[in-house]
Parts: sequence; C-alpha cells; structure tokens
Amino acid sequence: MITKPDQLSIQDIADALGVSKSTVSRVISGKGRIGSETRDRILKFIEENHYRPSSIAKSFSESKTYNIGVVLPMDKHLLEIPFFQACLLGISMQITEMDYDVIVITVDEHDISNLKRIVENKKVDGIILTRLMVEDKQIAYLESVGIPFLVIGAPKQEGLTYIDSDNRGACAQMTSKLIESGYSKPGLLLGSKTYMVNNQRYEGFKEGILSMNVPFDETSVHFDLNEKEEIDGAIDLLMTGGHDLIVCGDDYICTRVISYLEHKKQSGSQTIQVASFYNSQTLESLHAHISIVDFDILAVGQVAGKAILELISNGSTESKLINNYKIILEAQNEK
Amino acid sequence: MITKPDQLSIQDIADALGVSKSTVSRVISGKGRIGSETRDRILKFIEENHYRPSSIAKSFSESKTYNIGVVLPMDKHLLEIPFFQACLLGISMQITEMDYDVIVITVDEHDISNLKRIVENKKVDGIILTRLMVEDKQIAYLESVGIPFLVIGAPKQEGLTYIDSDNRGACAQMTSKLIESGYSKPGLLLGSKTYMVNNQRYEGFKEGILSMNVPFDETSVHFDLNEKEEIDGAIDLLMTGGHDLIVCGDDYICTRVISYLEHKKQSGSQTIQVASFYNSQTLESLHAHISIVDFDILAVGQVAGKAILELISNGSTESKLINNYKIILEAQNEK
DNA sequence: TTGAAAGCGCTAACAT
DNA sequence: ATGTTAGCGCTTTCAA
Repeated sequence: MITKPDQLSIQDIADALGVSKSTVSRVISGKGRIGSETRDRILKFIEENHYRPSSIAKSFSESKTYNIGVVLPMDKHLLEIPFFQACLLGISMQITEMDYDVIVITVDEHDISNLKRIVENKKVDGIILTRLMVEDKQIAYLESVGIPFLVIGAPKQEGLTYIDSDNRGACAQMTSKLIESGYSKPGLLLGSKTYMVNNQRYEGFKEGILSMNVPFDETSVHFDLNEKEEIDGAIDLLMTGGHDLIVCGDDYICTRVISYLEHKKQSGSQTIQVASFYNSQTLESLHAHISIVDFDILAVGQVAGKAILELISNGSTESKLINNYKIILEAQNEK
Repeated sequence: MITKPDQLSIQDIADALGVSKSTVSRVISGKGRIGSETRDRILKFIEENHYRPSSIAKSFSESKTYNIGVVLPMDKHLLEIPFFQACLLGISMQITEMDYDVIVITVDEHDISNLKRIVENKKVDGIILTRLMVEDKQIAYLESVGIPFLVIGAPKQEGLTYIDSDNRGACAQMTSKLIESGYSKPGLLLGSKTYMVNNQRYEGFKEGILSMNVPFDETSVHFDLNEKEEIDGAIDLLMTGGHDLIVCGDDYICTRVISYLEHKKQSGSQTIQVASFYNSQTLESLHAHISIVDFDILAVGQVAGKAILELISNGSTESKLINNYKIILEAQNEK
C-alpha cells in the first residue's frame, strides 16, 4: 500500500487520471491545445486535491526565478524616509500581479556585496535601484554582468532606463500657480548640484516663472546649500532682495526656512510664502502654512515594477516620468 | 568544436578536470572528505573561470528556498512609520549572513492573499509577521499549513514564538528615573487595551512607580484613548489632579498632549513633564522638552532573523524580549 | 489532442 | 577519497 505523505506532483495527477505528465503540465500552464473534457477532469482533480505547482521546480526548469531584486540603502538616517518603503510596496503590488516577488537587497555606499551575491547566485531576474550614488558602483557592476535593471530617480549617466517623478513639471506648475495667486518675486533654495533632482527642480522653477511672463533673475537661485549657515545666509539674501516666495528644494531646507521665518516673525517682519516638496511627515508636523508638491511614490514604484518586467520579457522598455502629484497651495494644517 | 556559451555547471568542471560531479559538489559544499590536492585543483579552476553555483538548482534539489517571507502591512498611513522598514533591514542584514534572503509580502487587514500565494507556491522557508492584527487571519492560516513562522511584537495568543522590544522594562525604567529626578505624581495615557503593547507599558509604569516606593494610583491611568476629545479629557483630569508628569503610550497621544500643553502654557499654567516612546520622526520635529524611550528596532529585526533561521533548522526557538533601548530624560531638541 | 523522453544543475545515498 | 546513479518537479521538443 502506497501512501503519498508529502506534496503531490504533476506525475501523481497524471497517474491518478491515466494521462501523461505533459498533458497535466499543459493545462496548468495554459499552453498548447487540450481537449476540453481532459482539461476539465484535470482541473477538477487539482481543485479537489488542492494541488499547487512547485514554483521552485518551475523556476529551475525555466531558468527563471520570478524574483525582482529591489536595492535599498541601509544608512541609518534613511530609515526615517518613507520614500523607499513606498517604492518597495509599489513595486511589490505591481509585480505580484504577474506572479513575481520582491527580494530585498541592502547596500551602503561602500559595500555592494549583497547586490553582487544576489546577482551571482542568480536569485533574481532583474534589479531595481532605488537610490543612485554619486560615483555609482552599482550601475557599473550591473552593466558589466548584463542583468536587466532600471533606476528610480534621474541618473546623470545617459543610456539608462529610469522611472522618476516629474520634478521639473511639478516645480514649474507649483511656481506658476503661486505667481498666479499673487506672489511676484520668487526665490529658490537648493541642495547639491550633483543631484539631478535639484537641477530638474531648478529647470521647473525657471520654466514656471517664464511661463507667467515674469522676468527670471538668476540671482534668486541658490545652489549647494548644505549647512545651516549656508541656508540662513541664502534666506537673508532673498529677504533683503525683497522676495515674497521661497521655493525649497527639499524638506531639510524647508524645515530650516520655516524655523528661520518663525524667529523673524516674532521680531515682526513681512510674511513670506514658503513652498516645498513633500516627502516626509516632518514638514506636516511643523504646522506651517506652506505650499507643497505631494508626489505619489507608490505610483512610481508601480510603474517601475511594470517596467522591469517589460525589460525582462521584451529586452527593452522606455524611461518614464510620472506626473502623479498633487499641488497644494498654502496648505493649512490643523493646529 | 564545442563551445560553452552560457554558464558552467559542476559537470563542466568535472569534465574539464577529469573528476566526477560529486567530487566537485563536495568541495563546493565543504561536506565529505576530499584530497587536498584535488580540492585545490577544483578551487583554482572555479576561481579562474568564475564559476558560481546555481542557487535555483540547489534550492530545487534540497527543497529549500533559502528565502524568508517578511509580511508588511500596506496601509497607506503605515507607510510613514519607519518601524517596518527598520524591521525589514534588520532581518535582511541578519539572514544574509546565512545566505538567506528576504521576500516581501504585502497584506492588508482584509486581504492576506499575497501571504497565501507565497506560502502555497513554496517561495519561502519561513515567515516573519511584523504586525499583528486583532483577529489575526494570518496566524490562523500559518498554523493551519504548518510553516515555520514567528511574530514581531507581543501576541495575545499563547504558544507563539515572538520577538519584541521590552516595553514593560523600558517603561518601568523611564518612569522610575523620572520619579528619581523629581517628579512625584505621574499619569499614564494609553490607547486601546486590545493591543498588548499598551498593557505592557501599563505594567511597566506601575512597576516603575512601586519600585520608587511611590503609591500607585489606578485613577492616574487612562486606557482606550483614541479620539482627540478623549485624550484632551484625560489630560484635563490629570492636570486637575495635580499630576506633574504625563507618560504617553504612543506618539499620537504624545503629539496631542504637547499640542494641548502649548495652548495651556500661553494661558499660563504649571509646566508638566511629558514622556513617550519614540518611534517616529514626528515627535522629534515638535521640538518639545520630552523624555523618550528610543527602541532599537533594527536590533529587533536582527534577532527575529536569527530566530526564524533557528526555528527552521531546529524546529524550535525561544521567544525573546529585546532590551536595546535608550532612555533620554527631558530631551532637549535643537530649536 | 496527447504521450514519451530529455534535460535543467545540484545533492545525497550507495558503491568502489 | 572518489565515482556512479537516482532523483527533485517541471517545461519542452519531438513523435504519434
């Protein structure tokens, strides 16, 4: 007497039904023509016996893992940023539809050994990079081994497939809307020029101003602001220049600006409109009246997920700018 | 003339060196005795030809995936909480050491189909749950299929393996330290009683008070605070009761308390010390003088990673409370 | 429409 | 210490 203690295989089904393995395989995969009566019998058996194909065996036989590696930075200060988590979930939601799964790869700026290990072990069919580094070892490596990969964010390097929020468009739109609503002398504070995102927001800022037929003044833009003192200095310049609107390139700068203005307010000066890009909860809890662009990062992740699968199956896919964002003018947070 | 266009296998190595597959397999896995000369020859060949074993084939043959599924909630409001990201990275860092990888599983309260799909497809060897739900369908399901799993956080249900921060101990320690530093009438504000964490913090609070030989007053504790009005009401009660210290059960409550006290301060009342548990950046940006417990979630993830591997290989492991936390009294944030 | 059979790359039990 | 062999469960030609 033979018992089937473990999991049943297509062979078991074939035996039980007096058909061949390949027939069972065909009805499961849906490939090839099958007599409808045979199919129904097999389907019924599968249903009744809760058969589930082994994904490992499938992977093995097809030489496909059905996994996508998502590279996450593991720097401590990046833990607080919901950006990566949103990317991750967006990607996961999307590729799950096609029976793919996400494998997490952690790297830091000096150590991409985890990435190498996963690629060398062939545990994934493709890779999504969620953060670009300045001299990117990841990209050089991935190109050298020839695995399909794409990048979230805007790469400096040309020829890469990337998915990014439309920073230029969003900044242009917010700037022009603010001008339309009455502000006439906008200034822009940005971080390092080496990050593409800052250049894009700069372009958008300029475009927004020009689209409203307001003259664009290059001196109203301050790049490479990193230290508190640099930011404060730049704000000083904007204020003495009579600006009535400060667009901040990132949340860190914005936090400094708000803090700066709060002090000034107590010493009674003019009120200035502040605008920024909403990536973190930090800004929200400041309860300030600021205008923000709220990017839908989940959507970015979803598009990236769709794109990597396309890249894997077609060998190519297009870079995309995502314009899922909301512009909220002078957001009034609850006090 | 024969070309080897693709990837080489142990068979190729065996052929090239005139040994058998199993010999090659043995030197790679390190199992079994090998002549040192043979080993060196094979190692050299592997090195020179950049051979890497196929992890899919290994998985298939061993019926092990070398993957751990980490279940993440995909509720929008939980995206902002760094807790899950920290767990994820901690787990990933840890299991990577043992050549395991993390597969992301997203669920929401009403839909655990992703969890089921991954388990049924046998894409993981074990599961870590990072969030417990009130009526937990996940746990019921996982128990029914018998896959190794453990839980991060404190389950209501008995008999489960769990890894958790030592909420009771941390709360006791913070409370007693604050009493030691001069506060004499502490109150406690908590969320729903159905969450174990609130009960644990309650126990700790009580323990901390009693350990300082201060009489414990049950009326200084308020449970099940969810709405703004309920919290405000509870604060009122504590203040009229002459309390000089409010311990908050979570960041949400703490934010309300700080906001409430800021208003009172302007109408000139006594200052009250506030304490809470630091899980989010929100509290930090409030720039208030509060005392906090800063849990090391990364460490929790690491221990969970180690534990799930133990559970898989040994069939059992112990639940653990992690006491990696820092207590910061009257933290003075930069303004 | 269906069956037979080879093969994916590795492990492990058994034999030498 | 090393070789031989039988799978693991599926996909995929090739035949019938």
